[in-house]
Amino acid sequence: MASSLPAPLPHDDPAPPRWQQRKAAATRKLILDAATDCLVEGGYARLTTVEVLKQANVSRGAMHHHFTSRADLVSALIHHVLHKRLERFLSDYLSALKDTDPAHAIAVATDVHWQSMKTPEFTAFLELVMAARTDPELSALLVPATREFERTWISEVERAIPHWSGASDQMLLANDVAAALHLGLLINRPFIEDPARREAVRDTLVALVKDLFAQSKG
Amino acid sequence: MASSLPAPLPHDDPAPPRWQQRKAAATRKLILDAATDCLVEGGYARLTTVEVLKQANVSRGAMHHHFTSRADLVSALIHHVLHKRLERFLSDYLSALKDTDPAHAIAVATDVHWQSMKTPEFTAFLELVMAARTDPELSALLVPATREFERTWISEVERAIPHWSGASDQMLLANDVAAALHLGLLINRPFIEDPARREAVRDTLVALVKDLFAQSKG
DNA sequence: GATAAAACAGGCATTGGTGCCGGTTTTTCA
DNA sequence: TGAAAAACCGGCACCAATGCCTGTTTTATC
Repeated sequence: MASSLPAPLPHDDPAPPRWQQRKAAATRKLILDAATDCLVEGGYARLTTVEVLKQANVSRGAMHHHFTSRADLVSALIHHVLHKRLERFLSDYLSALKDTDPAHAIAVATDVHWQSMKTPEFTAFLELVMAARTDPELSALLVPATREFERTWISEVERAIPHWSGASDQMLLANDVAAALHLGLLINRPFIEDPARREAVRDTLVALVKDLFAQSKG
Repeated sequence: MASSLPAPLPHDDPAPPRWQQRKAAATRKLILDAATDCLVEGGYARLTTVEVLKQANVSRGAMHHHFTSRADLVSALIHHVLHKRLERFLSDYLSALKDTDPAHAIAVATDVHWQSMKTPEFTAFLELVMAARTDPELSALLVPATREFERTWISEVERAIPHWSGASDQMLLANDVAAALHLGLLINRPFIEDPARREAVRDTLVALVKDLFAQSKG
């Protein structure tokens, strides 16, 4: 059967220097994306090696070749998920801010932040976070990686919104409040039947962040 | 070996009408408390029948007698955890409000709310909530039970703080915001190294709730 | 074109969780 | 007092997940 990925082409391609490495990287990414899907669909409990290799359509041997143990897979998955999360958020964030009236910038940015918590990456990340509470080894990997992610996050947001310059305390506070409130709202969602109640919470947050911004300028 | 719980005493106790029922209820509670501990210490993944019966020091047969299947145990555990959560919160809430200057009532109430999220009951509840996301059968039990819990919660808080009377929308919003923000803060805790940052978030919430309260009166 | 190494294929033993069963002790009630 | 029922005991069979292992194919290197 023909591989759907890079074809060998031994006679036509003059200089594909490292074909094995590219193939291996592709398989690796395939497995990690499949693992992310497993996390989203079945939670950390159903993140099993068998389930992942079924989802990725690879053999047991391929799995074992790239990730010797389950812990190995999870370790790589942490960085994979955080990388995708940062990449997608910054992309959405910057493109949303690009063509937006500065007067509505805060409302738009807050909404993008909320939307970013409904992505597969974040769902997978949250599963890892919850599992890490009772798994010291996972925690030892996840906590430093996430802190590094947060630092990059903050510095990128600072670059994106120069208006906050000189008031990084206020901006950090606004970020922390938004992150906590959105996360809690996401989890409590099934228990708040009325959508108006959820919107009221988000509106309150926008007003609060606007207030913090005004304080930082006055 | 002597039972550490209710002793038979066939000749001395004139009227213990249903001794079996009391014994059964005690064993049941013992198992459910042990299950709560398992959730706290090992998360939903390690909530296994074997682990629970070890923790409770009961036999396999006793376990099977009271809870035929694991699903049976989880179903009872939901109500057990919600009951304990409501009981403890109301107790702490009312006793804290009793001897408090009304001017600081909101700050105190908010703090009690935050403290209530660090209890074993809430930790266990959160594990159930996260597991329910990818477990439809668990979700079908947990969601209605939690909504009922929320209704009781709200009505009890309304009774406890008559000042909000006539502004139940504002009170509900304040409650929703506090619940979401505290929950998110609890989960994000390991990633916020500086305690001052966490306190700043909580101070912001207190100021916000005070503001909502002022709005409801002006 | 021969050799080494990377990438992959598939199976097997162990472990741990679940469900269920036949037997035993204790309590209740006629 | 004696029989029925409730409460409890401990083990076994099944299944799913993990880790490891021995082959096989494909690519790189000399």
